[in-house]
Amino acid sequence: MGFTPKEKCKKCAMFYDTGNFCAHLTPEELENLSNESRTATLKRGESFEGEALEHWPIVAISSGVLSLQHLLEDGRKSIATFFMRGDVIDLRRAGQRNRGSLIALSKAEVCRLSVDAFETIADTNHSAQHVIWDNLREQSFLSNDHAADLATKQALEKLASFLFECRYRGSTDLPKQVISIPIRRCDMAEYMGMQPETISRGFRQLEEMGILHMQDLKTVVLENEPALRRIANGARDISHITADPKAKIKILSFG
Amino acid sequence: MGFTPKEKCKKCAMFYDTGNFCAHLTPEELENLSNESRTATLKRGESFEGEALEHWPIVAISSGVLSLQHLLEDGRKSIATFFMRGDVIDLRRAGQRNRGSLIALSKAEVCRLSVDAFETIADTNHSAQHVIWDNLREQSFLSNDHAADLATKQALEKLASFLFECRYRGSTDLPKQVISIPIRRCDMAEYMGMQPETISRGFRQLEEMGILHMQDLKTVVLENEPALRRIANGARDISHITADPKAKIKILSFG
DNA sequence: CGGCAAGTTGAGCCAGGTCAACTCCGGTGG
DNA sequence: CCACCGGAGTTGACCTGGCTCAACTTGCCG
Repeated sequence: MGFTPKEKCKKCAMFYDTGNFCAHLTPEELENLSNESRTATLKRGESFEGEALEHWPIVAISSGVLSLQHLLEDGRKSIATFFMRGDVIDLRRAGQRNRGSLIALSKAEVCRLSVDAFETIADTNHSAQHVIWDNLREQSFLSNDHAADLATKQALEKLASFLFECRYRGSTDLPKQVISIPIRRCDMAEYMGMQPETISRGFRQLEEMGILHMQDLKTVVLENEPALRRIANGARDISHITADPKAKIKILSFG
Repeated sequence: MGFTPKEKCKKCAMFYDTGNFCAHLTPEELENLSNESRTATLKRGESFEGEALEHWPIVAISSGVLSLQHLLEDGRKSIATFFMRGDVIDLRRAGQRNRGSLIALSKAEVCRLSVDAFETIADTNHSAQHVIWDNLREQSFLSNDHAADLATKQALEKLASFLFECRYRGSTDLPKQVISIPIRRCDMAEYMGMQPETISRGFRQLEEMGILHMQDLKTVVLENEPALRRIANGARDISHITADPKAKIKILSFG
């Protein structure tokens, strides 16, 4: 924290990614916000909870993945939603009704924003206000989509939807048929209300269908995107996709 | 629509309920917003979709229940979230990625707000801005809670959570142990990702356990709220609540 | 390169989905 | 006022997708 605001902020995606909140601030606003705020680096598993969260309820993500987790009495856990670079998490008033805790799913760099400075900006800087507003609305849409997925879809369909969500939210500098999965299998399971075993079986099935290929645990290469889309959309008659004979020869794909 | 703005608005919960958006406007703001906006009365099943929604993406609810529904290719339907009196639904940019359609679940009175007038107010009236901001954040929390419920909970637990959600969101002028269910069984099913049959069985089970009593299809009388709470929170060892005494010996599980 | 957590695979089982028959209730018309 | 109708809700019997448990393999980090 020995940096001047400028240094500390210039390294942060919230500032240098056009379209993110801090990029829309005037130098004075940025300086003020920066002085009043606290950066932090989280390791997987570290969390903001309780009092710390009440005092710093607004968190901007520069890199990594954070999750909002709910815990049941008997230990069942679920990831209600996750946040990535550029998201501004605003949990003001969330404490009142046990809205879960904020837990890092990977190494993450965040900035805990000063509520006062943030409010001042929201009241005066219309362009920044719109960025934050759009982000919050987008989060809300994503949560709704996710709820709808959880409510109706079967395992394979949820998996397919999740892959599209990863592509939609992930960085755009990947080839179009490559999807990077930012979280672990067990986190995917908790996010989608499934077991890790089911996730694993699902990926295998999609590979056997020739729809995709796992380069490694975090990297999916799409081989038949329309088919995956149809599965995600809940088309039930996907039997004709199965057992594509040439799917067996796909060991080539490493070449 | 032959009313002056004042008449039209004075009847509306968005205006006369303290804490709602329109109650925070200056007379001029209200007049301008009112003139540019359109009230409507919806019957169950009626919807805002497509172009109508793109042109009027902001809807304030005066009474009744609206839902955001998603449809899968094979006809499966789900209710991602629902909105009630006082909610301001802001679906700007939702059209881009098929975020579902807005469908009334009951007779509903709404006001489609002018985007321009709304924006102007959001930019200048801080108090109104905070109301709307809080409402959106609350919607987001509710969606997250709901997603977490769908992900981990079993049928009975989801049902219990839903009842608490109804009480939390419903009007406060009911006796504390009475919960009014604002939607139908089949809508509950679509909201919670279950079948109507399962909902029905769940209610029966809760009645048999002596936890609640259905006065009629829309009215629940709580008889053992702590037990319902425990179920909603996912306590698995609820067998001791059951009527039949032989269930008591389950304490074994603690070793 | 050893140790451990993460992920995968297989076998069996159960909560809740599915299907079909039935009841209940509100509205409508004679 | 009642008989009728259709949709909503309920009940029962059966079936299956995905959970569970346990054994195994893989991959990561020091």
